[in-house]
Amino acid sequence: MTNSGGVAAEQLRAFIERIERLEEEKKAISDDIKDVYAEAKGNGYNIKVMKLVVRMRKQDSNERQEIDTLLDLYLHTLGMAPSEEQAS
Amino acid sequence: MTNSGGVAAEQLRAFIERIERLEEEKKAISDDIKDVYAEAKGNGYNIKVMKLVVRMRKQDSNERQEIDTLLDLYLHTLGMAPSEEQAS
Amino acid sequence: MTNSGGVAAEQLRAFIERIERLEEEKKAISDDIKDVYAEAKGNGYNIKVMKLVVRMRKQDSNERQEIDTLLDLYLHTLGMAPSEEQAS
Amino acid sequence: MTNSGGVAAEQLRAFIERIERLEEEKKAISDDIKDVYAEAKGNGYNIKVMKLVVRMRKQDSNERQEIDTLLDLYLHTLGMAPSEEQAS
DNA sequence: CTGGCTAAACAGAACC
DNA sequence: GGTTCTGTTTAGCCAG
Repeated sequence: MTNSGGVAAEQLRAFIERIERLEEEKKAISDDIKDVYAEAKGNGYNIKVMKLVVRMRKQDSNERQEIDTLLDLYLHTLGMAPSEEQAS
Repeated sequence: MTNSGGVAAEQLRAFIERIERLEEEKKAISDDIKDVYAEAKGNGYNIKVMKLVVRMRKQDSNERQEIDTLLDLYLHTLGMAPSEEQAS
Repeated sequence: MTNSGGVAAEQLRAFIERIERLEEEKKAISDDIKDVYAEAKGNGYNIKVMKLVVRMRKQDSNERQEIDTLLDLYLHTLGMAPSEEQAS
Repeated sequence: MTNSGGVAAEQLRAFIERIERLEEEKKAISDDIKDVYAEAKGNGYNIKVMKLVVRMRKQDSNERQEIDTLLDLYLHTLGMAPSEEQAS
């Protein structure tokens, strides 16, 4: 292995190990989150709906409105708008 | 809002906020990882291949062995066991 | 290889190959779906919203109502019900 | 609804229905696959391991080689090249 | 240098 | 309940 290669190997190895360390931390936090959901479930809450709530709170209201607008348009185009709902 | 509802609200809110706090931490770490990749890229490394290396090291580091035992049985049955490999 | 093993090998191989054939067909259809979305996109439609529409049409309305009921309850508990929305 | 809207409605509906048709076909094939696994299970095979075999055969069958070239460079740089493997 | 496209990571759903 | 698999999201790459 050449000198410059040796330096590169050391440097690259350092990058890889930093990344692996961070990924471990990240996984630990993911596990913590799972634990909180499990605890909530133990207190009678529905995990699926809690996740929905978290997502809604996270979602940027501007983007949300954008999507809703388009969705309304498409549903209306298809005759599926809520106001057009009817007994079949 | 009733008493019991008030208690539930407080508890549910606490769960939600704990989760949101953890997700922020998780995102911070994800950003750190991105930074490391970016720094490595600035030093001339290829991000895609670095990720491949990280993945391979993770795969190598665990399990794999326990499934191989069961798997060998099936591969052998199929005539695909390593010892039966041959030039076609 | 024993007789019974030989029979098993033939049989297992047949199962595996039937599955692989079916998975190829399945993949071909997935690709077709992607093509349709791409074509729609080329005509100015928003893929993400189209997928939403498809999902909504598929979704069983009973299940949907169930989720909505729980969701309303949770949002109300958190003071996030639509009717309680306000400028912060 | 305007003329252009009418045209759009017809077009959008056609796209949606093509997608829904394809998804039905896709689902039918998924069901067929499940049936094959069930039949195999009825003949004494282990579904989980069969799925593993299918996955491995898929992995083996393609690409892999083209990334190895680039990968070798990095592994070598890390002192992880196969020929350099050794007891730690 | 921005925007679209492709491919990997993550989250949600389904199955065992 | 745990694990695998699908589908969504996001990040990196490339063309304009």
